[in-house]
Amino acid sequence: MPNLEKQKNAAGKLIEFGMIRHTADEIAHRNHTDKGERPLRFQGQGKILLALSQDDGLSQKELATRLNLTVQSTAEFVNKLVKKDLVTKEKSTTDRRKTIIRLTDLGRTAADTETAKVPEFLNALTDTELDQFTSILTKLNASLYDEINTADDTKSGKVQQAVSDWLRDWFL
Amino acid sequence: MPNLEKQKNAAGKLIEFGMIRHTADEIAHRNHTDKGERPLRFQGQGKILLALSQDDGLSQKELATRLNLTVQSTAEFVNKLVKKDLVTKEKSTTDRRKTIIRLTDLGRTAADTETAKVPEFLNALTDTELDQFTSILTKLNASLYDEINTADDTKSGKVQQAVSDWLRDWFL
DNA sequence: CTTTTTAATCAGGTCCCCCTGACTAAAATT
DNA sequence: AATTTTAGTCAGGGGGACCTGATTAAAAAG
Repeated sequence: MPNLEKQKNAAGKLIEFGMIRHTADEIAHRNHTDKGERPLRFQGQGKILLALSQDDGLSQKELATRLNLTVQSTAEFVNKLVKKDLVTKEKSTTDRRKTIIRLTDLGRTAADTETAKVPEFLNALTDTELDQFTSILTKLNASLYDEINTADDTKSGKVQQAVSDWLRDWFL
Repeated sequence: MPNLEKQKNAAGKLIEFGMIRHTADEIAHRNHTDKGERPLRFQGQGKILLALSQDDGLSQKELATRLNLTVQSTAEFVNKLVKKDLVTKEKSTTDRRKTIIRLTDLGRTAADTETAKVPEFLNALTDTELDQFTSILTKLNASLYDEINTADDTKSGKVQQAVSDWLRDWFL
């Protein structure tokens, strides 16, 4: 039975965090609008980049299933990424229906920047706090996985599976 | 000099957190697509709702300045919110150029749901962890405010001010 | 009492996420 | 060989976040 007041405080801070982060991002990429260089979130094109950075050389269909998108949407995002030179498309030699999507060096860099890059604001924390933060987030993530699994009783069993498969061992 | 490894772990968890949360949200509102009921983030229409929930009865112009949007964008979002019965528009009696925007009961509920509502996943944490989490987030937020302030050297001095004013005492 | 400033509006545009429907080419099945 | 399934493509659409430009109505200023 956690203290409700404490929960509210944490929730408030979390929301604030989300808002400021969003604003900070906004300003950051407004400053150097050097062409392209978008934030690349967990949607659309960003999703695909992330999936590929974990598992390069997937076919469009595989990407679509994994990311729970229609093949058409997937194609759209992939094409946009191709235009930005972040991924390449090539016909599979074993099955010429398939199109294999691969990250370019640029794409890998972009994906890595999104993931591996340590946000500067983490510098504000001490080692102890980092540990605490990590363990707390681990718990929260587990809880969210649960939430997804239970809320997902109806049809979208694939979603849960895809997400889990995709993320479970992301950071080891 | 914090440990880089620890930072990386934390960063990873944070990213994962973002991703799962996003997916959880997605599933949550896919389930009850009872019409409307969108996530309402810190952008566009959501931004306005949040601003109003903190300071109801602002004029469109005030909203625009506060949120760093053009008046046209603001008008667009407000109109969309009106259609969803989340806010009302009424001409100011003292200055008939102004349009005062007010939250409806529904709008207030929606805004509250976005903010005050304690995310269920926080139940996973103990009191101690909640305290730790809150204090860590406080630090991170402060750091982000800094980042905004410094990165914001050029023109957009208003942005920083708006954000700060808007959020500083959000949760007391 | 004009002129200027201010709050809004309409019109039109760009880019993003994501979906349905219709259709081809290549593989698998019968 | 003929049919069906599978991977993609094109066309078109809906909604969202923003923005610039042009215009109107009302208040403030000269």
